Amino acid sequence: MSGTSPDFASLLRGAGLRPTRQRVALARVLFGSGHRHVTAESLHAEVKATRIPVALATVYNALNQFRDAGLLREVVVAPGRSYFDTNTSHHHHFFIETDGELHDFPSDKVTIAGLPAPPKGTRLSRVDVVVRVRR
Amino acid sequence: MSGTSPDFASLLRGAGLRPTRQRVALARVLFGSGHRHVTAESLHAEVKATRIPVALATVYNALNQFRDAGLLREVVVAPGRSYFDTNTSHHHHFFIETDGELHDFPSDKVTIAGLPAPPKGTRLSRVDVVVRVRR
DNA sequence: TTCACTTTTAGAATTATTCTAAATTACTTG
DNA sequence: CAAGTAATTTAGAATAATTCTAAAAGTGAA
Repeated sequence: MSGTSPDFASLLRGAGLRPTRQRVALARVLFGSGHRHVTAESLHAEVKATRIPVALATVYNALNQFRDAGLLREVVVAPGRSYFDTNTSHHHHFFIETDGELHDFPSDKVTIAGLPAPPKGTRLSRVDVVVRVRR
Repeated sequence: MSGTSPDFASLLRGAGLRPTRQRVALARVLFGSGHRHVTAESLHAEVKATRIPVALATVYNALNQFRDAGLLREVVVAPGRSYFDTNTSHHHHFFIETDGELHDFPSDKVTIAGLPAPPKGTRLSRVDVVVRVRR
């Protein structure tokens, strides 16, 4: 097999970020397979498990940079903890309050009607829908 | 004028909470006029301004108790800060990202259709809609 | 290579929140 | 209304998530 592995360096360069060792390692974990939801801590643990040295501060830096570059979306569902979602397309979330799990669901079928206009002087950034459930 | 001032002690008792001096003071600020959005810090500052001594820890305790008793609703819109809303009826929020302001809007006109069923083993807790805007 | 600039790092600092143990206060009951 | 008991408040320490800092290491252009 040749050329089948995604080119994370280009992905990063395209986002205006130097493809350093740790950014590539983080990108590999984040974007190497299907969509993911991570916290800084969980991502840090995962990358360290691949034997590439990364400081937690670097994970925070990278998550913020990736988010700013549009590679990730930050989801705020619980006080005191940020989740980052590799799915940046339009979609919504299930949040299982009892165990802190977050799941995507497509926005295709969802229709929201009757939203008021943004207060004047502001422009719409996005609409978040979080369906909270408990076990 | 007689008997026009709301009876915060009864409100608290009805919620199963002893009407202590600081809880009554907090309730007065929270529920004394129209609906409010507060953070622990902002509420603490407001109540201290009424010359009733309250520790910040007490504000946190009370906010959590009021929330558990259904007197307040906790709204999570920004990482690392919790807002509490005195409006516990069904409604949604505008969040002005650029300055951290939160505003209610009624859910009357809003219709959400096509939401998926809760994952099995879970029951719906609530649906949050946050319309994020920026200046 | 070398140089200029970026990035990473460990650890300290910051911020929001919770915990602790002691002091105070609220609600009985006599 | 005096006491006793349990609930509450408090100051400050503790914790947790995140950001900052200054120094060391890495990156890419020439």
